[in-house]
Amino acid sequence: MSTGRREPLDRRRVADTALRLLNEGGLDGLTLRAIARELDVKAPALYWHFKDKQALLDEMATEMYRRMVEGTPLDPADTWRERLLRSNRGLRAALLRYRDGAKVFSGSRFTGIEHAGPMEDNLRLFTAAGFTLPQAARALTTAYLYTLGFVTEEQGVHPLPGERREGYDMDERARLMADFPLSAQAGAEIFEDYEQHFEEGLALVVEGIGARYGVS
Amino acid sequence: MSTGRREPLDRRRVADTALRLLNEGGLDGLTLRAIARELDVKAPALYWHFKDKQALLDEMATEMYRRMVEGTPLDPADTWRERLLRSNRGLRAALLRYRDGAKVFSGSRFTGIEHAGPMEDNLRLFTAAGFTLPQAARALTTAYLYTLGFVTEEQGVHPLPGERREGYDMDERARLMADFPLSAQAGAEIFEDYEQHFEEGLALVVEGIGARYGVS
DNA sequence: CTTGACAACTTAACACCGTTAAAGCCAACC
DNA sequence: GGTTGGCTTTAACGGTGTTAAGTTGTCAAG
Repeated sequence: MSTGRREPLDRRRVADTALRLLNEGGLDGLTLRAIARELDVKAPALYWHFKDKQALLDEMATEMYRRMVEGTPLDPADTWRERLLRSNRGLRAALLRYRDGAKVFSGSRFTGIEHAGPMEDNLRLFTAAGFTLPQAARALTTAYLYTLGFVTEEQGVHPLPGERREGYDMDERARLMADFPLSAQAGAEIFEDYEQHFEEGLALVVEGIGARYGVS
Repeated sequence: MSTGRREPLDRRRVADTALRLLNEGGLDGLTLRAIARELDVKAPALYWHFKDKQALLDEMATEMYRRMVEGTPLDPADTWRERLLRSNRGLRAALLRYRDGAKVFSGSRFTGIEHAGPMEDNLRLFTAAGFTLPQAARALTTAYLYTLGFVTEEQGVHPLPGERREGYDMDERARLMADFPLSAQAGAEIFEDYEQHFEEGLALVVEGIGARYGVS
């Protein structure tokens, strides 16, 4: 028997446990009952801290964001290109830490305004580099949306780094695509080597920003 | 009383009905029982045509793709830029036709290989324009992922064109962001005018492709 | 005309889900 | 010592995806 009573829960601890569980069963397997069991509590107890499951998912997304910020130190001396590369690599890495990370992240909203700090920082850096505010917003948002889209697809194939979801057999795909030689050949170009392809796509976006907005 | 018996179902008709229902209750409200009721059938009947709900969602995504192709005529005389603009505008329009369209689409896989035709066509056009095959694949994929990310976020705010989800009050946001003037001002730049901002982001990607791959 | 096979569907049930209402416990304060 | 209020449990509800077994209608073979 444990000598002392359990500490009362709080939103952060619930979200932390939920994120750990997310890596085991994915978003589908993430039930309130499972989370509660892990916290040594019954499911309805969670409703004291969250108004519904979506609110918990929101807190999870916020926690993911916090960990991203923590794991992605930003150099104030960055050029805008370096900043864009660094922060989007950091975002991707943060999402890849959790099964269905991109889905959870893009399906939720932050609970506070902690994200305003880094955003302000980025906008300041970009406007100081010569972008107008609308240009800065567009540049940052476009890269952000590209990364989100990329990781969403990536996690459809690789639920967790190293794991590969079934049904993406390249040989069978090539056979089906016999009449479409370019597509068949491009398969490797699409379903392999995500690391490098992410970089290449991100480079395209960065290049476009520099070219279209005339900022070097 | 109807004189004749109902036609037997088939996968297309089920998917069609499901897509119609999607616009009423969204992805959360889309239940097998509701779909079955609409088809004048009981829920387990659907399992004759689909092995599980995900297979039905896959068919829905495939049907969305078919309608996109149908609604987005491609001119063989397109330059690669025109093709990229046209097909991504078409993709966005196709996704916006359905509540949670982007989520359904990016969470599913096509059931056949009908998508290989248009893909082959695009790759041919791009390689003919001077891109290597890897470059062509990267260019098309990057724009595709940007669009997917964009619409996913867009539909978080606008479930259907014209409708606006609650909790995105711009005034309150501005108040909370009082200490972050650039972010506050950028709010309008992020949560309004999706049409124009999609175009601008897409233009950035197109520009980047032209610049980085040296194809005009 | 009967028989049998097969496709398409129904009935009934299962385990599990998110969520709510009410009651219970326990520390802290008057 | 009694009361309040924060946090949790117990019990239950309606709804979900899914499965197994049984029913119906159609159509071809004998």
